[in-house]
Amino acid sequence: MQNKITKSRVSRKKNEVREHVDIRAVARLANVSVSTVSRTLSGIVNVDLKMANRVWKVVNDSGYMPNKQARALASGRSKIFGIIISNLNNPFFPELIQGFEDVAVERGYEILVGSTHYDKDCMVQCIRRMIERNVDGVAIMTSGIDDLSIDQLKKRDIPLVFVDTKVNHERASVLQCDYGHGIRQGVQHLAILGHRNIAFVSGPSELNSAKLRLTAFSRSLVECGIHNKSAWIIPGNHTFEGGIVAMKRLFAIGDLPTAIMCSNDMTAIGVLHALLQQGLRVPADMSILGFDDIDPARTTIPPLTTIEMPRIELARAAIDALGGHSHGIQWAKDRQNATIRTTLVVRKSTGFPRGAMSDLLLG
Amino acid sequence: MQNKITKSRVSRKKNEVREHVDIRAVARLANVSVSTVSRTLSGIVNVDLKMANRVWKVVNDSGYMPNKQARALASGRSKIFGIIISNLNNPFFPELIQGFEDVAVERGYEILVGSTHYDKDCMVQCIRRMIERNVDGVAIMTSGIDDLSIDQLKKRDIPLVFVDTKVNHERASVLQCDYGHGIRQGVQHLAILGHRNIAFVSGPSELNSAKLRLTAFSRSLVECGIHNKSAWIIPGNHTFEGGIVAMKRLFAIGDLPTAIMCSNDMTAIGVLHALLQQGLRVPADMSILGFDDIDPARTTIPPLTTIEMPRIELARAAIDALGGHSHGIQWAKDRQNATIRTTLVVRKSTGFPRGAMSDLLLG
DNA sequence: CTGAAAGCGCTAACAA
DNA sequence: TTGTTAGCGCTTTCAG
Repeated sequence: MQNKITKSRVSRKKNEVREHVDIRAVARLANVSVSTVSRTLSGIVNVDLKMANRVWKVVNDSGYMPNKQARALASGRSKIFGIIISNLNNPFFPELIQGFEDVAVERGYEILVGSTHYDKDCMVQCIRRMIERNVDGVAIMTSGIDDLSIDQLKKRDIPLVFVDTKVNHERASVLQCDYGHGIRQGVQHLAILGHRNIAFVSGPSELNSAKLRLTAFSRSLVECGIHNKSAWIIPGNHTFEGGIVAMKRLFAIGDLPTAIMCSNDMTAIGVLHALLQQGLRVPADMSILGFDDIDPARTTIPPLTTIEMPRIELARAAIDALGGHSHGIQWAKDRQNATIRTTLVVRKSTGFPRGAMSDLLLG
Repeated sequence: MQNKITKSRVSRKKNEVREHVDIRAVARLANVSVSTVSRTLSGIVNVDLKMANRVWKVVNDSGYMPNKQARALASGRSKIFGIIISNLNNPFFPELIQGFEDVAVERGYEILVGSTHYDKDCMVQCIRRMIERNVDGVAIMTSGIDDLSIDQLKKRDIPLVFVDTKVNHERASVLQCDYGHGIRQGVQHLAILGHRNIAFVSGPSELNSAKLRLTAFSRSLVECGIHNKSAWIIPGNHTFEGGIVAMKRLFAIGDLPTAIMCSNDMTAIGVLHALLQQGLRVPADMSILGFDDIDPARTTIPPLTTIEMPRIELARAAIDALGGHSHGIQWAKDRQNATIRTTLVVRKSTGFPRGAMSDLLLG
């Protein structure tokens, strides 16, 4: 028995003739114990300066890089945050993911992105992948997540953060977006230009953020003393095509507003196309306002006036919420609920109502 | 001594009152050994059907999910592919990453994305992160990667795949893009419409893919018997702003072509803006051709005629190349070099040369 | 403050 | 085929 073990050890050793430096090698070279190396690298515990320096020297000279898999296994913390989105082809997400990654890396974390592709099975698989990789938290940035999957996460005490969720899951943070502020700025901007006839192309009715945007719009209209004509609330679906369809509907009504606010930028871009197709100029004949400030909004013709959804902040808040939890203890107290404020970005798609200039000239 | 060990074991056990199912628990419940469970799950080795069924039942009932960290550590394969890009704000990348993720997941891999942000330090950190997480391969989708970092990867026998690299690193695959095909189609498209005066706004001269595009353009011009006027080769930098600047230069020359081909879509969109600013209509007064077919190209006004760079295929080819290598042995033979073909996508930004219609009417 | 050693959950020899 | 067991490379008690 003894012999066998020895033999096996030896054969392992033989394979390791390759100069793969592990923590043990570093310890040996620095003439300290592995735990001292570990402590030195973690930097949390005090280590005698002499030894620490020896360790650092060896680390630098040998090009040692710790194996995070092993670290994760031993410590129970993977240093990975998961983030669930619908998919990257939706232009809202790339910037969000980029922000999430940047902040995560800044704090020594890796990210694992899961795309649901608006598909239930995909969702379930995403969550499973996250659990299998032992993520230290997951940010859920898309709606319609299966409750059973969420339970899987909760059962394992994995910190969670949602955005704009109404159901305030216990044991989970939720980030609230203040759509009101940006939308109010938008409506006021239009009101100041002289608009009194403003339509709104909404988003999917099952999407909470879309509902909130619509509500904020209606409220802002009231605040500005503008008549809220229900026929001018056109249903949309947050896509380019949806914007075009919405405009068709509006044209069908016959009674055109002087400005159109959209629940998101893609819709606004669709509206822009439909308008130009009909020979209407933006903003001369019609003002358009978007929402989100996705990248393409900057380069449409004319560049889109829109309400910025600060995705970098969102990302940062999400990671704060995730990292703020201390190992599943004291959840209720740790819960971090931040509010993200939206703001107006004025570009070129908004102007005076049609006829206003001639009014001025005549007046 | 014996006592101590025992005590420590016991205390561990006590903590484990929590119902965390691991492979051992599954084995116990299914009345088999851990290796049988492992084998059953891996599905590679033959396992007695009776036992396998018992295992699967327990796995399903208990909701057991294997810990991939542990699996990675024990097997030496992390099942993670790294992908290095400049950053997600560059609209070329989201679709690439999405494709990469989809294909990776399909094959049981996770992806680790590293954004260089065009910054050397960032690059180095990216590579380090990949190594520390023990990736099974990395796709390098951005140029200007530090050679020393690459050496770090090569030293560890990590499969590599590059795109459009000239230096054919030994031990690494390289994916070649056939820009010629798409660009030839583009030039022919213009030639057929009647264009004989075509300008080209190039990309950064240090970018290999940009150089290849320019070369392909010049060659296509010759093939079509069109005069290659060097003044009409305008330097650009693959950005929106670059496109605007390029147009300024072209206007300064005074002698305008009837069509402009751009090294990428962002440039084309910039050109579009500059043109409209000058009161020129597209395509009535000037035809524009882009390259890449990024998402916004579909929704510009007018929608951009462009040459599609098939990013999904690129992603798939990259993963094939990475997964094709078998553990760093026989590299040279395993090297997989694929060629990705680009193709023309005709939309609305190209038309007859200005005056052509009146020629027809007069003729 | 340091070192020894017991695992983290899994895979893969190896033995049976 | 199946079971036993020694690690994978690291963290973390626990003794000193």
